[in-house]
Amino acid sequence: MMEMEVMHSTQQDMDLIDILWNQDIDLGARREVFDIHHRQKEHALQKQLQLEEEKRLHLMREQEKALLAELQLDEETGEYIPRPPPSAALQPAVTPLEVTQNAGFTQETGDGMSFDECLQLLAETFPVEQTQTPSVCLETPAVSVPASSTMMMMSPEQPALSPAALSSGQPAPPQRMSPDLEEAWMELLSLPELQQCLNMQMEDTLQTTKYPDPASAEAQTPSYPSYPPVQAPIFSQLTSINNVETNSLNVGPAELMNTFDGAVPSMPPSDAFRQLKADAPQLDASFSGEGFDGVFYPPAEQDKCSGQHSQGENERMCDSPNKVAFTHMDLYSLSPGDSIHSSKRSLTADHHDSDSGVSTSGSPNARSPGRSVHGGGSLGYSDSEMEEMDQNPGSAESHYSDMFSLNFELDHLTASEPLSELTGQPQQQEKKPEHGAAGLAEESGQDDAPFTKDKPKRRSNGRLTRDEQRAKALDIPFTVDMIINLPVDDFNELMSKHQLNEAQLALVRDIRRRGKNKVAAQNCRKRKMENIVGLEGELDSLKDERDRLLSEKSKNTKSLREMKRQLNTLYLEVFSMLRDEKGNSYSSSDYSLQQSTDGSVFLVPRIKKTFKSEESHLSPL
DNA sequence: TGAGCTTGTCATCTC
DNA sequence: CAGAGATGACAAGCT
Repeated sequence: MMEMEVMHSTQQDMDLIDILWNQDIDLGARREVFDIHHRQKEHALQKQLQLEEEKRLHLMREQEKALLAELQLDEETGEYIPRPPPSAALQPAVTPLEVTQNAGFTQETGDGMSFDECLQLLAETFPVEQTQTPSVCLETPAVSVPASSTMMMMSPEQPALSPAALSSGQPAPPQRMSPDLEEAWMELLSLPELQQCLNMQMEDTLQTTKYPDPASAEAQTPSYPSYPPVQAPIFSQLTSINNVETNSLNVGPAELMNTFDGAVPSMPPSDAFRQLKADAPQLDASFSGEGFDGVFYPPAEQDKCSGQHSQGENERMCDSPNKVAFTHMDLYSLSPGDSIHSSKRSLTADHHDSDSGVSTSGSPNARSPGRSVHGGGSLGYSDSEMEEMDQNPGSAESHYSDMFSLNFELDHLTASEPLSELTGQPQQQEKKPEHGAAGLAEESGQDDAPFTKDKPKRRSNGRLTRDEQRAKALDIPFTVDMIINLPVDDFNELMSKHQLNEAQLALVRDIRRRGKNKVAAQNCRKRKMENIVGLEGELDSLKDERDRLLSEKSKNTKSLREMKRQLNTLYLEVFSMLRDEKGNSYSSSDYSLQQSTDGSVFLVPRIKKTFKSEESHLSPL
């Protein structure tokens, strides 16, 4: 009903405007200004445009989502990397490097033949080899497994890679070829087109995978040395590799590792190392040679590895330096500096004691395990004593901790393994690597501390924390990490299995409490920062919204003002055209135009102000 | 040398 | 009620 009325009055409005407009069509006022249908049309058009725009945005968002779905956020680097295939558990993940590499494969080689063309040529030239070595080079690289994946999937018994495999990622041809085959193989390799093609492919591969960014490469493969770039012409490499029947692989591990660098990071460093060794046992010499030892292990570790243990022990103990079996005292020797700078350390320890002025029996020996555990002579340290211990905590280690920061963190991560053996604890920690790792990440590195602002870690990892020093001083037979990160049940079990004196128990509980609280504080701060960031974002969006509304308001005000002005102009013009019977114009001060509810327009005499005011005084509305 | 930032620790509260 | 986590406050160390 109301709508009907509105419609009706609107129609009458328009009629009135039509009349007025027709009366003075050349006044300059455009009819569109009053035409509600026209405005409705405009509105509809605008709406349609908006809809289209929204559709377009939605489509773009969908596409972006689809793209992101194929990518995975690397939480460490913040980069998006291609999501590994569902069978990633069996196959090494495809790294971005490999993606680049594969992308390179599918590219045309530019000034020469494409790789596909090479393959085509091969297929035409050597139809026999096609059947015997079907996988050498005749599949298109587009469907090939990435070179590195192939490498990693190879069993140790598999022969070294053929040149074609090196370049294309295909499995190697049979290692023992028949003379005919070998000849054909050599001929094949000597084909200039193939050389060119392989060289280009190899260069592509090397360019994309050989010289990774040192920082990123190091981050991904902490233990890997950086090899000098391979400068030899690819083809000479290939031909040397081709002498596989002599079983002397001339290509060094450097080339192999560099060539397949892209895949290595996807495998745990030690695994990759073992895999390499298994794949090419003859490479051991290279790996254990000078060039590597200096890079993999500190001299002290080298000595341990090379001098004191049999090969098997070397495998077990030196394969990853962090797995060196240790006693509880060795737990604190995880910092490599300990073995080398022990004299320095003792000096600093002396310094502590002499500085402290507190009687802790004068020498570091006073804190010897025997005494503190059984004698109970060091029952608890006062805070000041603890502070004394804190004052110069292993500055000599910082150099080594810088050098071995990455390995040292790994040391920490695995430190509990041998210890659990030591304590007879079932290997529960192995089942909970995430727990320990997560705790440690937070504990040691503050890796994801939200407000570090890319500053380097100020406390170097090699430096013993206060609690570590205290634990060492009281000869606590567990690592601080264990104390902090073990689940409560395991922790209690561990405590019950060891006869700890009161001071040790108190310290262990304190360490656990402090450690937990430290992590909690870090989480709390992280949350706080995230909240702040979130609120800032919200604030920004609210400000945007406010700005938008303000600008809309001002636009509307402006538009309204303009409409009023036009209406006023129109009104005056219409009014000025009205004439009485005598042809005189009406005075706008005496009359006004008014519209009744039924749409009729009347010329109404104005009520005099005095009268009006009286009236309003008499009967206020 | 002081300001500002980060981090560890303690006390207290809540679950 | 004990224990774990959350959080404010403070202090120390670092830039």
